[in-house]
Amino acid sequence: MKHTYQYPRAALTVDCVVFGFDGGDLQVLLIRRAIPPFKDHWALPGGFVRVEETLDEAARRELVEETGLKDVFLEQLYTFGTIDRDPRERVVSIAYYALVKPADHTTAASTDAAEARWYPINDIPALAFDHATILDIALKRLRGKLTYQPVGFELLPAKFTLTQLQRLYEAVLGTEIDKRNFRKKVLSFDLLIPLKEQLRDGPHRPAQLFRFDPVKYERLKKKGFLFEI
Amino acid sequence: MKHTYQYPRAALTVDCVVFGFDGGDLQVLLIRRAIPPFKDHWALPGGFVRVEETLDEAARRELVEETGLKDVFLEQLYTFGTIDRDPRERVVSIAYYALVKPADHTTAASTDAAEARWYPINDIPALAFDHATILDIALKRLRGKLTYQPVGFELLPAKFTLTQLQRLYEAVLGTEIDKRNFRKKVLSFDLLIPLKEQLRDGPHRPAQLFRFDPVKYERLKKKGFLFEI
DNA sequence: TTGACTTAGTGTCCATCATACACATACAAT
DNA sequence: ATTGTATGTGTATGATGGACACTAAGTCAA
Repeated sequence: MKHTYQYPRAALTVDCVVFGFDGGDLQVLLIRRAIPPFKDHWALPGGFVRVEETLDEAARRELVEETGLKDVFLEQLYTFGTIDRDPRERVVSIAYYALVKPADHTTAASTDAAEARWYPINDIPALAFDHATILDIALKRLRGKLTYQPVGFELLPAKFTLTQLQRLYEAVLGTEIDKRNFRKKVLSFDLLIPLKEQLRDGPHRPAQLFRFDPVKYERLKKKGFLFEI
Repeated sequence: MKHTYQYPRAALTVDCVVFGFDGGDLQVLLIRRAIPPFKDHWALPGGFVRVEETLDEAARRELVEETGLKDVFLEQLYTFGTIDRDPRERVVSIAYYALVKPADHTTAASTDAAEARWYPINDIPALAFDHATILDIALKRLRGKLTYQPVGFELLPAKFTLTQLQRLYEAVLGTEIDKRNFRKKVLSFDLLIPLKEQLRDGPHRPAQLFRFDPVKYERLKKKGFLFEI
């Protein structure tokens, strides 16, 4: 206890809303808290920011420590600073949201958290602190983001079919989309590269596999291009 | 010096990007720092967050103290937390942006800051800390916001002409807009109430005055309406 | 081998919206 | 009365968004 300041200071934490997609539902990664407060409750992965690391670094570190996830898409969401959001003392939390591909779902429950589990977005348990609010805002942000930036690919495997992409949009936005219009629109951006492979998966016609072209996307972005679905 | 913690803690500040509009240019309110570091440099208004106030409250308090501005449109922007953004020690800053009407421009330089001044967005002096970065991000956010939410009225007097509104959009977006198309679009939302007054202002035809209808806007917003210019 | 089943894949029409574009109007000043 | 200045208005065209139904390619079972 040797860090002393002239005025009282809030503690700083980061919390991460980690989204995943299993082909059907949009999912969120939660951890079960191993220590009080809210011991044994479900919560967003996160923890205290160290004084020698940036906020982004703290978010990535906590993700690794609590869920084993590395190298994911991560963006700052919003900072939550109401007075009583933590029963112990004043805690200000910078919230992030992450998008992870199915291949990264190798989330063996890690050291700091007792357990880590994916929950479908429509079946979330009671959450610790104000994490339900954070999740709510993150979902709204994801919906907005998805409609004007091509981030959906962060939630799909490297090779995917147009139907899988459509299912993802439907799951996130919570709407049904017309197949022909969706394909027309998506392909019109010229950001998907058709592969020589097909996905055969059941007693029906196999589906063309595509991959996202990040290089073309960067070029378009610089020219002030708008991806809008 | 009696506040002691087990681990070192970052100091927490808020910084505000205050936008105004004088009819011609988009302007930003800056203060000249009265104390080190960066003494006598221009900076965004802001200051330390107290442990008993929320982040929003801190931002509003600092605005009053340093610029005299009250009851303005204020939204959180982003949180900046790189290690060396403040030469003294680790400081994490939650940035806000504010939109103020000309009638509120009664910014007698206040207590904490030596001086407060409006600067046109295209003629900003060198700024303290990473405030140039913050301003940059705030401007991008304002541009985005303006095109899909009716926040422009926060920058205009209660009664305004369509030409004034168009000038505002042109100043913020940095583009020219066709007069007829702009008026058609804006009026189509049915959010402007024509007043019985006109603005006569020089040797030419006087202009119809309007006011914004916030009640109708709230109704439309609840029905999932999109304002897009 | 044939037929039944399942998902993949494709094109057109129509309504709506975005954009380009030019001239008459109302006032003040001389 | 004329000039100067900013206000205010409508149309035609091309592009885009949304509704909508059938064929294609494969598996499986009879």
